[in-house]
Amino acid sequence: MSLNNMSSKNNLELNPRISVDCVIFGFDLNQLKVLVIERSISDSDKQILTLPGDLIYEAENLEIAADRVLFELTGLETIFLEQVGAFGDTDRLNKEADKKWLRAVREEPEARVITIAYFSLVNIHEYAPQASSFAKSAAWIPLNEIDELAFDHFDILQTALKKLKNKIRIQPVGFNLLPEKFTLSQLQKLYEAILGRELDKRNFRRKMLKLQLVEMLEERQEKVPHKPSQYFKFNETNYNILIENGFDNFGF
Amino acid sequence: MSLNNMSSKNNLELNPRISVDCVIFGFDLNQLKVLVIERSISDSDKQILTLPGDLIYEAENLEIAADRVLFELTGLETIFLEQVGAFGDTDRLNKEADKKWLRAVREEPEARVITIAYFSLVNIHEYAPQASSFAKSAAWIPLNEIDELAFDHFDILQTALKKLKNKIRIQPVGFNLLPEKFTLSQLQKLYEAILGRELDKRNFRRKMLKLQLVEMLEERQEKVPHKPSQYFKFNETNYNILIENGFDNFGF
DNA sequence: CCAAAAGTGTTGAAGTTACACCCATGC
DNA sequence: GCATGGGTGTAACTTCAACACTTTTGG
Repeated sequence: MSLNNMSSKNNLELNPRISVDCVIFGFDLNQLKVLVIERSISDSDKQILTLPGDLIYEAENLEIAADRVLFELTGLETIFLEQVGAFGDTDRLNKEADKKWLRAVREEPEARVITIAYFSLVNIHEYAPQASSFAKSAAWIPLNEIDELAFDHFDILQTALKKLKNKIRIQPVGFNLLPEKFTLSQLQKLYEAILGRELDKRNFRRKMLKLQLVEMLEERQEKVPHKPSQYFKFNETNYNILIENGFDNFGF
Repeated sequence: MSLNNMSSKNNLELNPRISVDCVIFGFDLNQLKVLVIERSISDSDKQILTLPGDLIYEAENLEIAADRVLFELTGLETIFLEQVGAFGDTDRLNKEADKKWLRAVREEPEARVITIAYFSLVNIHEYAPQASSFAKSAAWIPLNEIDELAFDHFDILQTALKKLKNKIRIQPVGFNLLPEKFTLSQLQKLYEAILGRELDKRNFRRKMLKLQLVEMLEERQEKVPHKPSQYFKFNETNYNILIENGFDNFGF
């Protein structure tokens, strides 16, 4: 492919004004985590975490770009992504440490860049992120341990989290976050982690079973030092129906 | 101001890759309408409608740009805008009629442009849109009469409408759409227009009154050929509380 | 036998749906 | 007096929140 070929030029040329950033939530059956990467520049700098993200290519759709960037930076693949929104304040790249980093890696470090953020939910055990490209390392960090990120990424993370909280109220989102078989307690912990508050065990189980979102398996936990829990799996048919229609529990 | 002055240069220079588009919903006490403009080029072309929108300036925040563009194209001012999202498919400007128009008005007509859409709700009687700039005319068109728009604007409209439907379930949005005093039947019609289905009169009134979102005024309708209706106004205090917290009527 | 989490029902309160008739006014 | 939309109550049903004890297993 030649750089002078028009179409491949477009495919190979970065758009210096538009980036994508990904907020990837994972759940380790205990707490919510977020996939972040460490910027790799000189070791002397304080390492600051960022969301996986980068400039898009000229001829690349946004969702495709988000998929690609996520893969390049972390090795994660084929993940459902939902748009969080566009972040375009003129001062979003103005922190001194961020500018320094941009000068080191970008061809147009002073350019105004608008970023489109996406979020996704993944089963933390099926996806082992690994460092690549200019990411020094990619890692799952517990959500509540993050209090600072580069650029406006902390803001993006908060917005994505708000979207997730709203979404869980009306759609069965959480299922992408869990392994194929899981216990109802694990499912409950997930909901509690997302909503940020405790739920009543009996009420939660009743509701989940009534929605027919889960099906009991034959299998039970083994070698646990307490009464072993039933495993469940998702009922895909009902899951898809509910994804489509939402829980629709509103008062009109 | 000189074009060679760096900061004013940035303020005067268009960003050829980013635009904003506005979905402005209005309500005439009967049906939902959308503010659209007619593209003004040669009269021989079939007139196709677009959402108010244009390129942003380099040093302009997105929300500010949306405010500005809306004002320039329609004369509407100081409107609350909420982001719908970014629309960036590479083929979004590829329709032949759209390309022709872009060649006529844009400095870089072939550029790939990503647009950030915003939506708002306005009181149709307080805002009289007027043509200006390169908008031949601005007009309120009933939502259900729109089946085609330029670019990907129809898609943007549908997405904005979906957001509005979701929002009305958990927040008292509709109030921006109504005049200061209104009857409960008018409020109900508004909800029906947004939700796209009929609601029970008694249940609706009960619910609204219980939420304490509205307050009865002394005034009643006059000169109507039926029992005159009470006027109500919004209770701003409770309105703001509900905007903040949402109705929170979900089952967990 | 002890620690740990699993699992299970009921009750009272609140909210939701469905439904039909009289009222006040203009013409 | 008639056409029009305004305004009102109740009963059956569903959903929700709160709450405590027994079971099964590993060690």
